[in-house]
Amino acid sequence: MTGQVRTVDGRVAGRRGQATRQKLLDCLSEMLSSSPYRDVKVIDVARRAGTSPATFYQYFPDVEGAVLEIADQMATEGAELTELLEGRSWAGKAGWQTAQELVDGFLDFWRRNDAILRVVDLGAAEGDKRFYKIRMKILNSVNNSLADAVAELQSRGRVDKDVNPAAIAGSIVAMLAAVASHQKGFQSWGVKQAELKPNLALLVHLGITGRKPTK
Amino acid sequence: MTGQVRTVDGRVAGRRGQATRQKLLDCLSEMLSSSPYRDVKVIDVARRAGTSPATFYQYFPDVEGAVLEIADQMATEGAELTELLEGRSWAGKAGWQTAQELVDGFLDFWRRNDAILRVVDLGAAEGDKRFYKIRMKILNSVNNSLADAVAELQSRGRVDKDVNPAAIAGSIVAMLAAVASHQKGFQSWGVKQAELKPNLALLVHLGITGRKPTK
DNA sequence: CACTTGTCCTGTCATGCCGTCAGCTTACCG
DNA sequence: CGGTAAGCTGACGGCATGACAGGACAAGTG
Repeated sequence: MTGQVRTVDGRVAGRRGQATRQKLLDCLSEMLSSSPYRDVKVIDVARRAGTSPATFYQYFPDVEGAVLEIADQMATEGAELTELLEGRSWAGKAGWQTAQELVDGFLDFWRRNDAILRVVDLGAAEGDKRFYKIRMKILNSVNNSLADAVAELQSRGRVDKDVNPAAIAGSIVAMLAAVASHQKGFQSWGVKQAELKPNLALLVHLGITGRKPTK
Repeated sequence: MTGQVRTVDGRVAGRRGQATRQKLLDCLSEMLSSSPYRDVKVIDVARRAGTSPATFYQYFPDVEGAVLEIADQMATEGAELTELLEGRSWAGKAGWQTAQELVDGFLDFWRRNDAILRVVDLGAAEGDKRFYKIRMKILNSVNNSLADAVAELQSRGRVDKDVNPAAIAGSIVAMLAAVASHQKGFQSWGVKQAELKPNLALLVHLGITGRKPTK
């Protein structure tokens, strides 16, 4: 699928080159975790990677280009989120477990990748199609599964006709993403991590099925 | 409340100075709407305002400082969000209307201020306490009202005991904010503005009361 | 009207990052 | 060992930053 890794000026990257490239990506990742996106400078990334700025520009057009690369790697790993919903049931006790595991997996994924996801979120909100596409790639699997679940319940008359499955699913996914990226924020509202999850799962269950879960 | 407006070097700003200052803020606001936060440069803001970079630095320590100023103004205006919930009922048809009007007002406020809210959201997610505080200022009123509503329903046995009002309210507010800032995103999921609102209102109503609305 | 005072703005400058290029070093291969 | 392509960097013009001193301006005073 992915063609050969190439430098900006068109050369094919060999073992050594790819290693350097990856090191730059790793260092950029670290920098994003420790300092504001706006303040991340090419020179700092290069220094941290023990190389020079010129080398950075050999592999990436700019900081944004490198961020897109990291984000794309993450989005590929994000396929794991699909498994949270594959073949799951939303009925009875199983439904409650599905909701819980979805929340758990989602929050965990977000926490592991929070730095880069922040930037992706910002880029998408600013209207950048490339970031937008990556955000889609991550959320689409979950979103589609949820929309399917709602549509299916709807066809069996368990959910009102005038509900729009895509709108419900999208809103729920947006909620999960937002809560995940402001997890720390809930502490100042006096809500602990452990308390947050079941309440979030409750909201998910309510949203999808329209009913309280049977626990 | 707000003390006298002062320049960075401590002088008190007069009429003319305040006008210039405000013009810089307005221009910065516009720039944030049209180009990525990361790419907003002092020199561009100054040029657009028909003044020089040096003038900018007379009133603000840096771009971030000016953004905080704008955000604070907005947060103050954001007090209007409180009215969306003041004295409203969550019972019966009135409850459905409350939910609808909350969604409507919230999405509208967010759309009017989306550029600056994106930056505030990013700053808060990055852990900057100043941005965090502003985000709180905006969301707190809505959040507290919602939490109160849940707590009240809970005390009357209409909502389960093990629900955490603050967690529910916080999650719903986060959802509203997230959906609002990615409103355009829903279009690529085939969801139109007009369809989005009632579905979002449904989720809000379900979350607060635990029941479907009576329409 | 000239003078004074305090506010307001800008020209200028040192500093530091950006992004590019030519050219040097390193690795691989016949 | 020599050729070739990959890999890296020093150095440079260009631009934004942020600080300062001094000029422009409005308003009040004698």
